[in-house]
Amino acid sequence: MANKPTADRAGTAATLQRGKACLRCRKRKMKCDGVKPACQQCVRAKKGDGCEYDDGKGKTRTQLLKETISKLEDRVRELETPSGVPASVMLFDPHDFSGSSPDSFGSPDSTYLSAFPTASDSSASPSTSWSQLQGAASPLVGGPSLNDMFFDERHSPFQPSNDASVMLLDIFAPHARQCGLEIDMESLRQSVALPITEQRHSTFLNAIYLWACFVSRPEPLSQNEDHYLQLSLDALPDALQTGNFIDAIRASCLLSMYFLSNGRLAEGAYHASAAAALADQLRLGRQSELEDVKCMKAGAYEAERIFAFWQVFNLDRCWSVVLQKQPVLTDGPAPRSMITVPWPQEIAEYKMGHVSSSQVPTIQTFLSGSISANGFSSAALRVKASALLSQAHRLADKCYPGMKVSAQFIEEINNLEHVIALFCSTLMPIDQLDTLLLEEKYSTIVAHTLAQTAVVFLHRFFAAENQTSNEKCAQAARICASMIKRIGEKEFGFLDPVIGPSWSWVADSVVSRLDRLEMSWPLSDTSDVRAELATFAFAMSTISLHFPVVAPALSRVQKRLV
Amino acid sequence: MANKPTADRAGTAATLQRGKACLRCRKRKMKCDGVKPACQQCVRAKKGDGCEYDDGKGKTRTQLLKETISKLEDRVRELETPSGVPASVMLFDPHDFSGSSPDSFGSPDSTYLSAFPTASDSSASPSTSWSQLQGAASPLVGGPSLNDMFFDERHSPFQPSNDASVMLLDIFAPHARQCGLEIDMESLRQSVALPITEQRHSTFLNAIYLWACFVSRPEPLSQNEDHYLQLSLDALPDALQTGNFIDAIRASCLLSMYFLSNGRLAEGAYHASAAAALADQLRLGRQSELEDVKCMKAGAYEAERIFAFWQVFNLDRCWSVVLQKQPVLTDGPAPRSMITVPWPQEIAEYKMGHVSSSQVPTIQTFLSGSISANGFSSAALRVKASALLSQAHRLADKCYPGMKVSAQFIEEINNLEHVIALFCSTLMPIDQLDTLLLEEKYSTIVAHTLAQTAVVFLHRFFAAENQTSNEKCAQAARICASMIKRIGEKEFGFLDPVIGPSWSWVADSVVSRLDRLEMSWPLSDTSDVRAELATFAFAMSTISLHFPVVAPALSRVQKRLV
DNA sequence: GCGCGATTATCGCGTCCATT
DNA sequence: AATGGACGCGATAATCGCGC
Ligand SMILES: [Zn+2]
Ligand SMILES: [Zn+2]
Ligand SMILES: [Zn+2]
Ligand SMILES: [Zn+2]
Repeated sequence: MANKPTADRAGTAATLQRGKACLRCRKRKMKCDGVKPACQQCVRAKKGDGCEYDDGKGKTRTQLLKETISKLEDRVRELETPSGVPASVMLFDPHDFSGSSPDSFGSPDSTYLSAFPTASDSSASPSTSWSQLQGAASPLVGGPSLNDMFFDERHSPFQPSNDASVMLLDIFAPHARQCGLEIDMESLRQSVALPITEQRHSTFLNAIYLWACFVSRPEPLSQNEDHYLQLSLDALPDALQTGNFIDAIRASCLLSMYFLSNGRLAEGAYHASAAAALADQLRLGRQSELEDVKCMKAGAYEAERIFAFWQVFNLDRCWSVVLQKQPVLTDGPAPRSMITVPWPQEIAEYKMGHVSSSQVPTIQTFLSGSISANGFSSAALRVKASALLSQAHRLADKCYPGMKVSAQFIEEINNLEHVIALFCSTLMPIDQLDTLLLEEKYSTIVAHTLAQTAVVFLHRFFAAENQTSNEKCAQAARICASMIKRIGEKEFGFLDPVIGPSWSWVADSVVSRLDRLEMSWPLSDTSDVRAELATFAFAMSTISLHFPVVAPALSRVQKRLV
Repeated sequence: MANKPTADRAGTAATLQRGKACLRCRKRKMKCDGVKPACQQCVRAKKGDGCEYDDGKGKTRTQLLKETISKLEDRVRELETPSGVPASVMLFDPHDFSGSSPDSFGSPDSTYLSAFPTASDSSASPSTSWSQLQGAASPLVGGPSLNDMFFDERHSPFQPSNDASVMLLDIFAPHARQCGLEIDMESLRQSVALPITEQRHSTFLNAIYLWACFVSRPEPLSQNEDHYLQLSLDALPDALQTGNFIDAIRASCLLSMYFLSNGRLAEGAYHASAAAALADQLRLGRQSELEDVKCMKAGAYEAERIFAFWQVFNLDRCWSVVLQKQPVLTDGPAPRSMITVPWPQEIAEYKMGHVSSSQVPTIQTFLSGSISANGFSSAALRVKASALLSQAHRLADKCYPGMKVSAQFIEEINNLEHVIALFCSTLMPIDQLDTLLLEEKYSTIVAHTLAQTAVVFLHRFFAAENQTSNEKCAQAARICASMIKRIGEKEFGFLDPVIGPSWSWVADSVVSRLDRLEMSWPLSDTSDVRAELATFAFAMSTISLHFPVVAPALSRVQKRLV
């Protein structure tokens, strides 16, 4: 114990730790006791108010140097910006609403920014204001001159400054989970202070900045979407070439989600499929070899791999349904090609070095109905919902008019339905949603909705003929509608975009039911069904303001409501 | 005493001083004795001439950082100076090995060019000489000096001039089919004279130029590979955004093939999967709605769609086997998601406005063994070979030690084998290959080889136990080997790159057979099997000069040959 | 051999005693 | 107060050792 270099029981401090002596004592080479705000030496010399310590808070020499480099790079970037349009665009003050969106999108309170709508002010969001940022001048230091060009190569033009980066990250943070990005935001936030070469690859960072702009719509900041989109896309080939595969995958996922959410399906499909192929190629779905994660660094990398894999998985499994194509990520049939990577855990667990592992096929075991001891983090639940949705769609896709329904097929459907029910029972019940943290609330809503959509997929083909199936669809729709009523208007923008298509499928089943009702009993009262449909129309229309991808489906539903 | 850092009396070096280990030892993290000019480790590894030490001048990490800082500060000061002396750029270049030209490659006989090796001079290939080409086609061709690298702004818009474009296209033309690009080269050639807006998208054109450079290895022109690669990749997002989907797909395919052929599997997988997803998204696999193709333009567009689809199909089905992943392109199971696009026809037929069509599932019908009246163009035969390979691999992938072999599974294998035999009977027999046009000869060789590889896939799992399977594998290998003997050395560079991996799989089965032979009858004469293996080794080694992707498999085979 | 996490040894540098 | 220089911390280079 007490490997304090010095402290000898009592107060006899022998030698102060490095970096802890005050500036004056350093200069004078005298013993400093390191007391703040003023050390004894300084007090004795009546220079108490001049006793300063350098801000070496936990930073090592090297780290300090690296930070200096980062700042300088920042400064250079700023200066290099050709009498800067693009860089200054992002310095729009979001509180300046003078000329913004004519179509009133709601009251211009700060909820458009990043904080959760009803979040208590405990948020980690920093108090930096835009004007502060604007004024923040880079501390410039003089120094000896060497004129040698730095052979750094690819410093993309118009990267945001460090401060701006942090701000964009802070805007993005509450939306990270929504777009499938499980990541340790805190360390990411700190990493922007590092020199460029030690940061994440720019394709990844710029994809995040893109999302930061995207979620800030219709604030002026969103004008930079195209800019960051361009930067991220441009840097993608470099990431691939230099072997930054994880960053390439995560960036591709973010880009894909962006395209898909905006209804740019071709581009979205393109990048989603590419990301999945890359994940397959890297065998991210297989449990990694290193059984016990010794050093911190390996642990962090392992967590990255796991998160990246499940990010791809969610994207692939959910959106392949939207795009009506087969999922790309391989999971069997050969044992060696099955997904065996462990369920995602909470970020905090990884930080503590806990990585669960087992060699069973993660997804297939879950889909077979086995109960497992792990896999109940919110990220894992989200993954399970994706798996259920995809599986249900796979079964539903086999149905076509005139098919012969085998007993085995019915069996498969029943099994899956059972797994869905089991899964739902592990989610926080809907009437207790508000006891959750907001972030958890949103992801739970998404998980519930996907699960109910899976039920609809399993039954909609039979609903016309089979009363039980019809009732199951109706029940699922009712559950979804009841959740919608629990979502505040400001909260829609925090949901995973895939919930939009999901609602539209459930709504389609409601439309079918309405059709059948009106066909069978033309005079019956359908107002409750119509009300339910209106609920979906409301949800879809609200979310389509954020994620235009649902717009076509929305107009279909609205048309049906006359 | 004697904590002397280094020499302990005699020559027993304990630990070398910092900064004194040679570069290779540092990278390898092994003991270095620091002897100059070459340390023992390097000498032992026969890398004696590569043993370098970093110049004594301090390179201790922190010093490097500080140096970077002062450079940056310098840069800042320079930028801040309003009037600014233009800051003498790079007074010296520490790496300036003036005049380091690439070692002159082998004899500059024009076979490296593109004309078919034994082509009669009737070929369409122009009589351009290399010197002409160098002057016109390649703005960058002279070995790029380091200064060029420094100044290279990511987008040096060095698009080739019209004449250069035509020449690149001419170089490429004889290789088009090899990389899966069925296209009307003639009209493409003429289109470069059109205004840019009416040309094909630059991502596509540059991908072709990339291949032109690639196939011209090791001529100096190939130094531009990176350049065109960059241009093509950079333009890809634009093609997607502006809706030039066909060009985006075809470019992605070419890029993917380029990466894959060069063993850059991750990048190759990325673009292949992306292309397939896009093709799925555009429903290229479905027969288009326009039943009768009225105007010429629509006809050309239809042909483009069809060719693009089959290009993706070949890429997806063949290389997913190489990459050991599931194919991406959807083909069923639901009837509406099956491939129904007609077989590719000869280009001339499309030009004459003949487009066959029918609504049957193209591939699935073929795989079921039905005989069709169309689908015998060389492009269609190539497609069929891909389908067979993929299907065989799908079945083979279900096999794993300890599996239970169902009768149904055997049935599937037998059926597919029957289809393969049927298919082979529609190909020009091997002993008549030389009666074909060279282009046809090459694609027929590829088709035969893929078909035989499919046979190997179907049987290799059972070959150890089952004499018939063993014999089938042997027979397939014999057929492939006999074809190899009919390929002139100069002709290897014109074969579809996938033939490399294909040979390696067949060779693997030969290795297995050899193992079994030597195991069972240690004294038997295996010289004929070894000779066959040597044939594959020769083929693989020859083609690996063009397509490095086979290199790892090659070294495996060579090792077995001792 | 190779790649690389873990371990060992070196040496740059901050602290502060002692002398001027 | 100024400062040479002993002292020793801890960042980092060298190297070990292990699994392929
Ligand atoms: Zn002090
Ligand atoms: Zn002080
Ligand atoms: Zn050495
Ligand atoms: Zn050496």
